[in-house]
Amino acid sequence: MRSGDNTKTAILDAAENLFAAGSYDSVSVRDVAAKARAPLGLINYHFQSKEKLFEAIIVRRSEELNARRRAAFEKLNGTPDIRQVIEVFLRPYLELMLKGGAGWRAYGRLLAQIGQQQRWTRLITRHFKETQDIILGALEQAEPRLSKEAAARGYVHMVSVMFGIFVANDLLSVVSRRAYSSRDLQRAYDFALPFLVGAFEGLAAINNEDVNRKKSRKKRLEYA
Amino acid sequence: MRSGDNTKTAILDAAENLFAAGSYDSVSVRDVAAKARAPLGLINYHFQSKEKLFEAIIVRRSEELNARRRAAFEKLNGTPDIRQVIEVFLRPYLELMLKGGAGWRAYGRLLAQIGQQQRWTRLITRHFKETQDIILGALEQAEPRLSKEAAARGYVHMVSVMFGIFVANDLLSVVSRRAYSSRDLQRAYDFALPFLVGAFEGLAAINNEDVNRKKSRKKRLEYA
DNA sequence: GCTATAGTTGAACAACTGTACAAGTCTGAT
DNA sequence: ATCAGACTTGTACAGTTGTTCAACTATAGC
Repeated sequence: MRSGDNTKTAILDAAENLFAAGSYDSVSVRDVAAKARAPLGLINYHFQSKEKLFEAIIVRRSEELNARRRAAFEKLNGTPDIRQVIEVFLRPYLELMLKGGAGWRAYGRLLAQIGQQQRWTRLITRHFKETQDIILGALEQAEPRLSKEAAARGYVHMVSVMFGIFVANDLLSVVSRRAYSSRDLQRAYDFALPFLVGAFEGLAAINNEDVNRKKSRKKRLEYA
Repeated sequence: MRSGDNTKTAILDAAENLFAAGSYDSVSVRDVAAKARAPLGLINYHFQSKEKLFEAIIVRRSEELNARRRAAFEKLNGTPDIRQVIEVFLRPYLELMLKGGAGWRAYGRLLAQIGQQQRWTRLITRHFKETQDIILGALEQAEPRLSKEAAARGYVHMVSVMFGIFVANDLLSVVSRRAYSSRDLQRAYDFALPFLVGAFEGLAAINNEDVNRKKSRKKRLEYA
């Protein structure tokens, strides 16, 4: 008989892996039980329901990820620049996936997988609110030309790009006819960084009056 | 009794809506039948299986989206610049969602929803290969400093950003404490454009030697 | 040893899943 | 009027779903 905490962890690990590979609905509680080599009933004993099991997976590692981002942010001295802010956001996630073992890699892919889905938006934002506040604040500090709106929209785009890197679909491999793979996270990071730095510079250079004149916007949308 | 094509369309419309709101596995064939006010058996009569129904949804509208992107690309004369290439990619999608009625809006959200999922990567790329080739070619033409790799990675990031805009999760609304909403697609476009233009400029400015020296890459990843 | 508590096990439940199919209905051509 | 073919309908099937539960085992405190 395994002690309680051990089986609980085994179930979490198994579920983490399966949910990361498929989707919430494509994985059954029985799949999890089988992978964890635990009888079916144990899952609803330790976690009360499938949904709460899923939440427990997110909660388990989010605190450490947040802590690492906080630490990375506090190591900056003086006013940060845009590149540093982006690094604070991306690096801890990347490093955990690279050095944190298979568990963290599965968790990273899971986050990316569900990050775009409406159903889990509340759950995700609840647990990453701290990160969000740090990054948004730092962005506005680093680049005063960024309006609140531009910073918010830029942050959302950055989240999309990050999830796009870490998600398991490997669109890059298809697009490049197998020349490159998203599996090389290190290299993905090296390209994502200048991409995002340039992106925020592009946002900062917006003439806000321009964006707010609705009629000219309509006009620009027509084909010439 | 409805004529065959009418019910077929009704089923497609219903399924399109439901799949866009949930996920493939969270929607049952019976849900689709109920929404389409059609008896259960009809769905497997007109489409052979749930999976083929799903594919039929993608196929139905992808041709027109591709055609519009092709037309937008052919309207460019002379060597395009980066901004124009991005517009060729984003605008037709946006315009169909804005002016194409509720059906196109559901389809747009559906594409965004499944675009990041491993399971449908093959399906999506099969039907959007033409777009991919046009954009990738045009990117390299517009900005000779872009390496093949940088163009491919940039394209993938751009896809992530686009899906992030059109997906229904409305992270922007949460992030901005309801100040802005992703429902205003027009405005989202106005910010996404400079974001992406800047991003590709950032990619173009990469010193390729720098990226390819692996040791220095490792070093840069450590915290200072 | 005894007992309370936590953990474990396998079976059972009702509801739901995708698919198959026989029987029915409609339409247009002959 | 008949008949072929497409379309519709309701039902049935076998398998899966999340959850419950009574019986069982282990463990720690006294």
